[in-house]
Amino acid sequence: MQDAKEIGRSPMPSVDKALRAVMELAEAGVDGLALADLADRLSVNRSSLHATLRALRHRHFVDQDRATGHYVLGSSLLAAANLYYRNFDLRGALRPVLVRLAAELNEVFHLAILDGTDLLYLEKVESRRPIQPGTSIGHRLPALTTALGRAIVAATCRDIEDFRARFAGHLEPRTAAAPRTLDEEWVEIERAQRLGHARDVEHNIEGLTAVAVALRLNGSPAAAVSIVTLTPDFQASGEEYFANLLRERLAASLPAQLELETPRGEI
Amino acid sequence: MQDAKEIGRSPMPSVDKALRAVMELAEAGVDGLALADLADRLSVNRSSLHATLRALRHRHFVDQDRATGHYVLGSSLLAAANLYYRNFDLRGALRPVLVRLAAELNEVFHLAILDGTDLLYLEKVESRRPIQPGTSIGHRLPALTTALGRAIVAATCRDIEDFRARFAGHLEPRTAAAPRTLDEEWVEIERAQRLGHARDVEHNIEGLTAVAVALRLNGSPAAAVSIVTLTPDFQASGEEYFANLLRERLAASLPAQLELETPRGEI
DNA sequence: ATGGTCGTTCGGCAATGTACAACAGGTCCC
DNA sequence: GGGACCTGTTGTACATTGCCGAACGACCAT
Repeated sequence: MQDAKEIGRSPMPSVDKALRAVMELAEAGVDGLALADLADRLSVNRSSLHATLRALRHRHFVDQDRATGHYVLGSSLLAAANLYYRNFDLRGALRPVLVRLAAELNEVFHLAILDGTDLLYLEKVESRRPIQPGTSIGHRLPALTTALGRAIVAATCRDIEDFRARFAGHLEPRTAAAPRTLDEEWVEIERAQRLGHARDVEHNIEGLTAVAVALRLNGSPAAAVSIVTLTPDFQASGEEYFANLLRERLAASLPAQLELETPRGEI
Repeated sequence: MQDAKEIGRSPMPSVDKALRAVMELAEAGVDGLALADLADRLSVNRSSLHATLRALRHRHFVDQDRATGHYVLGSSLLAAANLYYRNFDLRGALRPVLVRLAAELNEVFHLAILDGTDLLYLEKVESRRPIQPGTSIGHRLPALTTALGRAIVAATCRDIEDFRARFAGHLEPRTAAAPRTLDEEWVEIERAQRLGHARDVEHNIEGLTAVAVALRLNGSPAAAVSIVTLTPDFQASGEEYFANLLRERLAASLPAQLELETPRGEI
């Protein structure tokens, strides 16, 4: 029961307000936000937000620009996130590979893991193209209808019953082309099992197509890497081209604990 | 007045408790902590901590391991810290250089900035030696008595009056060898101004010696890079050797906005 | 069974965060 | 120069809220 999505509304308003402030300041980036501006975005009164920010400042979770008075993220966040080792290993291991690939091919690469039914982006390496997917590191998305999610699901789900049990109610199509039922989605998953890579032809963002392969960490499927291209480029070079590219390049420079998921190949 | 260190104790206990929980979980790392264990470390009751953790979980600032029930850091921290751009530029620019240096020389390198009177570590590249300084990225330390701090202070302080005004009451010697008065500390600072690099001979950690040079970002002193060695190795090769090494290697691969602090050389 | 954990839930009291208003310090614009 | 706005910050009552002790169901080890 409580395994359901915990839709219960905010417990502990004061703490929740502090966390929302941190997230909003994160989006604001380097320039930070003025107190009044932040209060507007969170729909809270300035004075109570001021007290909250004082508490955050006390632990250096936010800092205040001496010149402008704007509030910006503090250093404790940097310190805390740096100890988020569980993912950092994966990130550290794959980042050099992805950076090199991105530089050579001028395409966007993603690294993500599955957390429950959510996809969690651990790394994004950008290209120099004008059109970029709106993802960012730490972003959380429903796993289905993305190539990354499909690749991991394909590697972890035995059959359609298993699939239905885990993802019933978790299909949230984001574009017109995306499957609208679990059965349609399963067709993509099963295809990914046979071929050893998953695709997402404008099922996630209009105009963009992605191909992803899953990675096994110490034998069990854990993560996936994807390449994102414009749909016309994808159709010109063909799905096999990108899939082979990913597999070959990754295989050549993968650390010991990691291995590529292999195609099951059965009809 | 309020520019003084805000020693006023914790405002907003509930928020402060949440932040302390996050910091404690950060130290715990991948394995996380059990609720009872965390409650002990924070000296709070389990039930009230449970409510706090629920609020943190709600925004994915912490997650709970399904198997063990242990609490671990969540993904929102990763997302938030990734937007801490102000420092990330420096980090991203210098990390490749430091990694290469560390690989070749098998020593520890640090990158830090000055935040008020505190030193803030932005990067640490480790060596393969058994003895490592206990610093970590995001760590915050009083600036004085470290080579990194001295290098930046030397670049930003004109004279001893300026120095006294900024650092009165902020000298916290951490080893027996460290200066115990501002006058003694100023001797090191002035020396750093003349030579163009700062040293720390067991003023910070027993057995370790560091040499640091300051960097100017768009013309104004902002950061410092240090190399940390065992004191015997330091004495064998000599201070000049390490200082020149740092200067030459950094100068060779510094991005456009950055430049090395130059020795003032007077007297 | 029994004692010992653990994570979690419940309720009553009191501490706490909230909101409205007023304050001090700016900048802008007649 | 002086008003009219901004801003960030500080009081002060009220009632909402988080705190604590105790009890609950699960689990694991005797």
